[in-house]
Amino acid sequence: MTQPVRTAPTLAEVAAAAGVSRSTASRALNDSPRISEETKKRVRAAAKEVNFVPNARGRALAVGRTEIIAVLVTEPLSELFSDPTYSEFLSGITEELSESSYLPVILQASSTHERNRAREHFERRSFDAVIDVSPYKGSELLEVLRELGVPTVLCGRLEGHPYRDVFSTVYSDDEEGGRFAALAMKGRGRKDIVAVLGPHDNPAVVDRLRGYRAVLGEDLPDANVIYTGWNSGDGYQAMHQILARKIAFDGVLCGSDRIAAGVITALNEAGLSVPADVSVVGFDDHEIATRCVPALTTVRQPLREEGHMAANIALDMIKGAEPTTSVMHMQLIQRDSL
Amino acid sequence: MTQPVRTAPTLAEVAAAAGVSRSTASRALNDSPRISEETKKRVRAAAKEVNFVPNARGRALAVGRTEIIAVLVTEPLSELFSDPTYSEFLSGITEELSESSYLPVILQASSTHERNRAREHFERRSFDAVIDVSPYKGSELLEVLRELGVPTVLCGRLEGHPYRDVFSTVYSDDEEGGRFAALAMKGRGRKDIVAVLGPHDNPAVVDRLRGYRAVLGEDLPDANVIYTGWNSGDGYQAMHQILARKIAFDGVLCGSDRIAAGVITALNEAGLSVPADVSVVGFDDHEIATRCVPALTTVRQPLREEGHMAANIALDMIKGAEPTTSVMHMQLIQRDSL
DNA sequence: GTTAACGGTGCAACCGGTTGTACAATCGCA
DNA sequence: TGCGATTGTACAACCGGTTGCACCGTTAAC
Repeated sequence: MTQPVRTAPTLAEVAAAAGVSRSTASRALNDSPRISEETKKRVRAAAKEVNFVPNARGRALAVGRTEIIAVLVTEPLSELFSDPTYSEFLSGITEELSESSYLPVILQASSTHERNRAREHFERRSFDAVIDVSPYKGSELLEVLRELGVPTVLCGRLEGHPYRDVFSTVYSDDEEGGRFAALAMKGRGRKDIVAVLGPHDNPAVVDRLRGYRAVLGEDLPDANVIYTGWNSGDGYQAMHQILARKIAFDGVLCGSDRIAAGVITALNEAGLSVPADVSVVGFDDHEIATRCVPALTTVRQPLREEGHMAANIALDMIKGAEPTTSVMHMQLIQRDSL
Repeated sequence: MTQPVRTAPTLAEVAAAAGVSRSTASRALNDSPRISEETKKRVRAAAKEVNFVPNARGRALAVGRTEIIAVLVTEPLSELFSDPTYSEFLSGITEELSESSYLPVILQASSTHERNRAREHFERRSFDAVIDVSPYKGSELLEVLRELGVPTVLCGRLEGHPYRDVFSTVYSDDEEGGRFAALAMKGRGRKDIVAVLGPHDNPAVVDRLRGYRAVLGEDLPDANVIYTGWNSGDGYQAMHQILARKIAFDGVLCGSDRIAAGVITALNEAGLSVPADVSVVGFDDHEIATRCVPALTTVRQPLREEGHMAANIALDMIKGAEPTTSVMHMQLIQRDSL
């Protein structure tokens, strides 16, 4: 066990150890072409010797960047992450940023208190950019970010939002995803469809349903749409309720793969075979989709790629790029449940 | 709509506008007793005029603090927040910090990539303190934090961990909570108990089970312990499985209130009355507990207070306080399901 | 042999705040 | 009137890095 080091080594110490000036030490560590190979080697050795890591505070002041990007969450975290696919989105962000020296941190701002603190730190320029995971039109924070000119990426479609010229936007086309799933059902000849969706106030759920409806029309009656949570238990429970109603149906569109997993369990317990009696289509292409029996036909939402995209746009905007909007496309993954 | 401001006003501008020096302006804004009331008024007016907010980078360098506290999450966020009570813990942290000027940010470090980035920013001293929400013994990050001497608070009991003298610890006594729930069952005369718990690898689950066992012994046989998720759907599904087994039982200990809600639904559907036929005890004192019919008897885990405590300890440690360990106590909330 | 070109290094300024200390102005009191 | 005490302000150094520019010593070219 080494002794705890309380005072971090400074650049001056490295420079002294290497017998050069601070500026030379700095340039050597930043691999400037103006420094000779030999000197660089000496400085690097000295830096390693004393375990030198450039202090974020000094560096931030000098270069005008903190190298921290805030991932802003304006709804309760538990709500956001009850849909486990979100962590894939986050992974996408992290993956992309890990190539750079930027660090993403999650900033929860669901209460007024939290929003005020967040606002304050935005004004202080504690973060180089903001990725808003759940933007909604009325957020005062967006207004603040706009005024401050902080590079901002919105993840999610904002109906005709007034920030198009200041903020970037990334979203995947949920309506298209809904159409894909519904078209698959239709192509299979299914006529009496049931939908087991996530929470009814979730924008993605609304858009997907619109997609279903655009294709299926009367084949998906209002009474057959059930809103629930995102988990397999929720799907299981919902399907039990549907079976209790004794209605005729030959296809189930699910709001998530986990819901679909629960649905399949319930169907099997009721003696119904998938896909012989009933077709099931999931959403997300979650890991669980391949483990279902039968393997789940599902719609892949490119969450990870969305994260990559959001991170890249943020980096570009930090470098001064103009705001952009990009739409990610859904993809039907054909497996055996249809 | 005001024009976006791209260049933040600096202290020098405020000073110029108020006709004083930078130092006087700084002291006036920080309410130093050495500045006259009249001057303070003038400087504050000037600051408001140009919309001045002290730049975090400059300030951090001068005062040696970033005023950002990292909430470190070393497991996937979705896993952590599938238990929605965790957001209450986070709220506790935020609430407490909102009195100060500190901002909590969540740092996900579940992948190696993420851990490396986190490590780097710890070394750079990007954060004044770290609150580790899910510490586990082997984490290299803890070792790094120890070496760096970064004030760190661990949330959760770490079996005989070697960091007692460097890190603070806050945890609530899950075993005690288990005993409380089990004692209530016993006091009601229940003899054949079933437990529907959260994931089997969750330390809290393990501790609670130990508490159950300490009180109930043979009244809670191994075969009657079911591990599942935290949600009502999970509880519902688990109870279905138990009912299918046709075993005799008169009490159900649940790992969360949401599980309990699902359990009660399933019991009712099976024609069993709560609490006449079966007693049910939850865990968490989640909002849902009061909405159950009958209202749920449960064990309250002081998560919000735990958050307060963790935040306070972090602030104290930043000021130089020694590490401490504090154990929060569970509380049985008597309602009607027992 | 003088000078231009050039590679390598250091000085000093700068980023935007905070803070120790010196100094000027005002006041009270002898 | 003269002195010290008190108050309010400004100068300058500092936090820990980065970077423009001047300077030095070589070497090559004339």
